[in-house]
Amino acid sequence: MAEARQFRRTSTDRASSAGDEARGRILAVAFASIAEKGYRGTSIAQVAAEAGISQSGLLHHFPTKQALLIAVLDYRSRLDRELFQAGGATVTGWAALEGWVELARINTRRPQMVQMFVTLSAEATDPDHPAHEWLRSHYRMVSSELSKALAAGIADGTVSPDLPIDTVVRLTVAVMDGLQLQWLATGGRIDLAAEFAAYVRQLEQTWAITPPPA
Amino acid sequence: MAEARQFRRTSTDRASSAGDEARGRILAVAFASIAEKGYRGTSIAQVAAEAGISQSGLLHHFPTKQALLIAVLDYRSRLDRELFQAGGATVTGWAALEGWVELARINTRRPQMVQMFVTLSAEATDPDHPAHEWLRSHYRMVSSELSKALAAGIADGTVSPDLPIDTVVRLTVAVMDGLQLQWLATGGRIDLAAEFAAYVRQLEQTWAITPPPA
DNA sequence: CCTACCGATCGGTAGG
DNA sequence: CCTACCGATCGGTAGG
Repeated sequence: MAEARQFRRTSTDRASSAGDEARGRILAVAFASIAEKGYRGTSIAQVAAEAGISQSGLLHHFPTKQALLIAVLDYRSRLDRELFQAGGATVTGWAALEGWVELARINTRRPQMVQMFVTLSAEATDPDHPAHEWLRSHYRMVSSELSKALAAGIADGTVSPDLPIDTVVRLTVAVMDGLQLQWLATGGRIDLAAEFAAYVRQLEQTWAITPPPA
Repeated sequence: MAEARQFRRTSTDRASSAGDEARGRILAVAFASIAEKGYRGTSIAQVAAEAGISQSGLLHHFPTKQALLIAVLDYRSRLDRELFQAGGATVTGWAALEGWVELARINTRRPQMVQMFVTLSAEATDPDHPAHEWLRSHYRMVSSELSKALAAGIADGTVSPDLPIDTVVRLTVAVMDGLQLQWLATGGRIDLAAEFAAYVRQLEQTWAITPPPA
């Protein structure tokens, strides 16, 4: 009896890490499916099959399809945070846009991440979409960060005070999203980072303040 | 027998115009559904129900779901052509971008058209999507038109010969697509036409050549 | 244009 | 009362 209990406990412990592994596999497959076919085009039955688990097994880890979506979005956010908190402190002015150029470069090496964002963004413009609020808060976060960086650039005298911050922020986000769409649609035949860098260069030509030579 | 045939023919003739009317209703409903839920999220059964026709009735007019999609895309192209061939001749230089600003203004009054384009664009980045080729050729058409207009502007001396045509074309398309996405995601809380006009103004500040005063 | 269907699949839940 | 699932099946809908 004691032995049986012990065995059971050991079995549970093993199953626990096996469960974590299964969760990871499910997340990876769901991520790929949402990237390719969107949330609406994703079926939990197919995700389960590809992850090598039964449908009921999947629903044990993620009780609803929507819970799976949210887990995928959290996973994406975690990856992005790991990528950017390496930089640490808040960047100011043009350094922020250089960071965006770097992001474009990184994204070139992870088309699935780009695909997932583009597909989900379009779907989630619908206010009834389960990721609608996520999309809006994502825009707000990204925008306010760039906003602050540009304002700091004006404060430290490297950015012209005439720069219309809100409009430039919206245009910059638009350029990034639009270029990603073209990059995907053309199967990578445009240079995402180079095109975005060209946009940034044009911004700098118009709004940068170069300190007078000493 | 002759009478039956005659009746049948008359009935067919009547059905023909009724059929055209049904086609129109189906197209309108399919357009709205694809705009809201994409092609993959659209069910022909639901389109049929909303159009007040049976599923088999719909499949009489459009034999496959894909045929319905193509009809909707053709319908969209027809609307756009009607809108722009009013202008007639090819526009040169900055006039082309003013045309794009006007298009943004028009699109503000037809959010469904914008929604349909954004949703379908994201879906159709997938090379296996039935609208993939349509999307690519749409980009090619729009790009080559703007390309030609900018080249003409350089030729007639109103646009700087240093303007990198290909990059500016890609950025301009990106700005329009990206702004449409934001416009939808925010439920119209940004001014699509004004933001795009701000982008065009910045382009002009950088690349316009003003003739010397006489 | 209709009724009457097809094989397959949807998201989700049952008991074990 | 827990975990990590299982095979089977619910009512309903998909495109054709």
